Amino acid sequence: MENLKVTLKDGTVREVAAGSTLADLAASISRSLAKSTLAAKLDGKVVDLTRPLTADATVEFLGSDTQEGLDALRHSASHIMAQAVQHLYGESVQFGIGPWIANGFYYDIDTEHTFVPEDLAKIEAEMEKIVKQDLPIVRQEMSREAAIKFFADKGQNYKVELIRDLPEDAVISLYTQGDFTDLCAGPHLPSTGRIKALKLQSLAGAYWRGSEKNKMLQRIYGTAFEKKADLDAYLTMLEEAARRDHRKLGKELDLFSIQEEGPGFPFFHAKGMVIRNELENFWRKLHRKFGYEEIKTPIILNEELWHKSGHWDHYKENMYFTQIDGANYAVKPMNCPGGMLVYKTRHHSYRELPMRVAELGLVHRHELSGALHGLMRVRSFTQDDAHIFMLPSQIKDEIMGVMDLFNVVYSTFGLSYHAELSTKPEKAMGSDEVWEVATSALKQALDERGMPYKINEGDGAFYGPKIDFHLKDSIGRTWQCGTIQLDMLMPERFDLTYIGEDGQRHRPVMIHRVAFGSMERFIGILIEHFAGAFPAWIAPLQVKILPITDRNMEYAQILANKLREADIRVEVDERSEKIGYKIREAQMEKVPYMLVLGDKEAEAGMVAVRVRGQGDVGTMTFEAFEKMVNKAIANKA
RNA sequence: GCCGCUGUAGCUCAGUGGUAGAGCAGCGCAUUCGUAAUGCGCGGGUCGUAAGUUCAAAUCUUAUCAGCGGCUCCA
Repeated sequence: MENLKVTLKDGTVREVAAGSTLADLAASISRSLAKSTLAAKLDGKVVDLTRPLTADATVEFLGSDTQEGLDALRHSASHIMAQAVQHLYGESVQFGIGPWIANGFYYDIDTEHTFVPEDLAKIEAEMEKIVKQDLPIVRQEMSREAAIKFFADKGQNYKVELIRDLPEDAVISLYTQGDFTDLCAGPHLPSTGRIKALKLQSLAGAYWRGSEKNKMLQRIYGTAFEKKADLDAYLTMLEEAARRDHRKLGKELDLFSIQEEGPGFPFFHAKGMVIRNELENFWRKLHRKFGYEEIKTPIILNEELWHKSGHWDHYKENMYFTQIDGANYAVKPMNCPGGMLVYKTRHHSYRELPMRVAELGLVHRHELSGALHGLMRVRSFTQDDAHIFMLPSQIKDEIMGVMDLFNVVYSTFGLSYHAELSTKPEKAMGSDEVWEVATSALKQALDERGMPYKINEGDGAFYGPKIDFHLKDSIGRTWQCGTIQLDMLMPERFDLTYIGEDGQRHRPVMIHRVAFGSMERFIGILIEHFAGAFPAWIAPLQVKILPITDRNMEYAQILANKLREADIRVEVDERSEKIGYKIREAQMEKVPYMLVLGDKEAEAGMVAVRVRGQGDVGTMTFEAFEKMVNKAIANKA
């Protein structure tokens, strides 16, 4: 038989008999490789290990240490779950889609039976049986007609719909394990026995094909790992992340609350306001540096304005309305129309452009009740908005300037982020040509700054395309914070003009942008990012003074006053508790610095310092301590 | 809004038909203490809300509100 040349990842070349599989190849290299390999990359494409080699090729084996390997494992786990569901809940069960996702998998299921949490354990037990049987997972290809007939005969109508919608040239593949066959592009593990650790996590509803016009199916979420230890580590990580949940910490640290009287309308408490005000100070300073001016526009404006802006036609369902003296008014869901009115209060020369006009604007939006989520998703929030009015020739530079400003904001907090570009939605104002110009300007700016981005087709705002900047919460969900939206329509609607060099009126281009996104959401992100242990500059309380006995109270108060004079946020714990107790409480409050003051310190005029995360750092002069705190605050460390 | 789950003291939770309980927090008293919890005592809840079933409802039924996990949507 003919031999093929296979180039491995490390560059070595091996000869194998044509027709032998990737699994054979792995086994021929080493037993441990065969054991740890889940899938393989054949000439750059991820495939099953059961795939036979038919030509010279490059091969990379994928274990559970690679994302692709884990994805294949979880994809197989989702099939095993579907098989288990079919065993337990009968042939009438219809399956939607069952893909792998970032940290696990899900399957959408349509059945008369309503799943309850107790069912998950039953399904898991059935899955374990299927794993134990170590059923081979076999791939086969079928013609479109045969595949449609196959699934139609089984009453799997969703699968039939999926096949009908596949592109003409698609290869239709099916995977079979024991008595279960599913439509699937793969790849999969060679057999069910390879999954040593799996867990079903939650139940949820999900619309078929993601459209609320369609039937809601039942979705079961789960995750799977090659080893039990990996699963346990992941579950432990999730538990630790849950401890950083901003809703939990917000309550514990007395930062904010959300009450039944105002669902989605957060209350900021005194300590939360300190953070918020520090963020605003930082924001104002930065925006002055980047050449912005600041305005404030009203929260309620006449309904006519919203007809003019297009919000009435495109955003009405999300708006709140009211009446004043018999006239109709709307509560603003966005700041832009107000900003337009300010621009129009006088003439502008081309020499003024670009005009960068910022506004911390409180907006209200009627979000669906089921979408509300702590501070991350609320119905009233303050956007750190700005509108930049400019000449068409300034678009790219301005966008890059905004990206630079965002980078300062996010890196100050050590936040990592990623960008997404959204293009023209179905419900949009303006012609395709206008959209094309605007979209390519955004692309150019991203490319020039070398920022990688993902494209979301049809996700733009109704008035223009946008770049969104996403930040992660404690369990890895991402939230859109910053956004840059190019708008070539609002200036038209409001007939904005500037006088050009030629003395004629011209139409400016505008961008809307937010850096924090909303103060609320950003604070939520920060709470989770720092797990409540805020850097000194935004910490609600910066120094807590703990006198050991009542004798030391006077010394404590003198130092507290000195710190207050120096604009440092300080409190004295005056209770007659033992020092260990006071330290424990201050520690749980996550105060960055503590001063333990007893007779020794009072006599020597020194302070004993505890630093959050380090514990007792010893005794120093008050001046040295003050310098240390001021330095940390100044460095935003 | 849709699907599933949950709702008992300020917080975390126990209590599944016989008119409510723990720990922590709070308050009072004592203690004046050296780096993550001093002791004793006291107060606090129409069991989310509203109807219904029952001799009797925190517990069963229905509706409704809110929260949680998703879907949709989005800063």
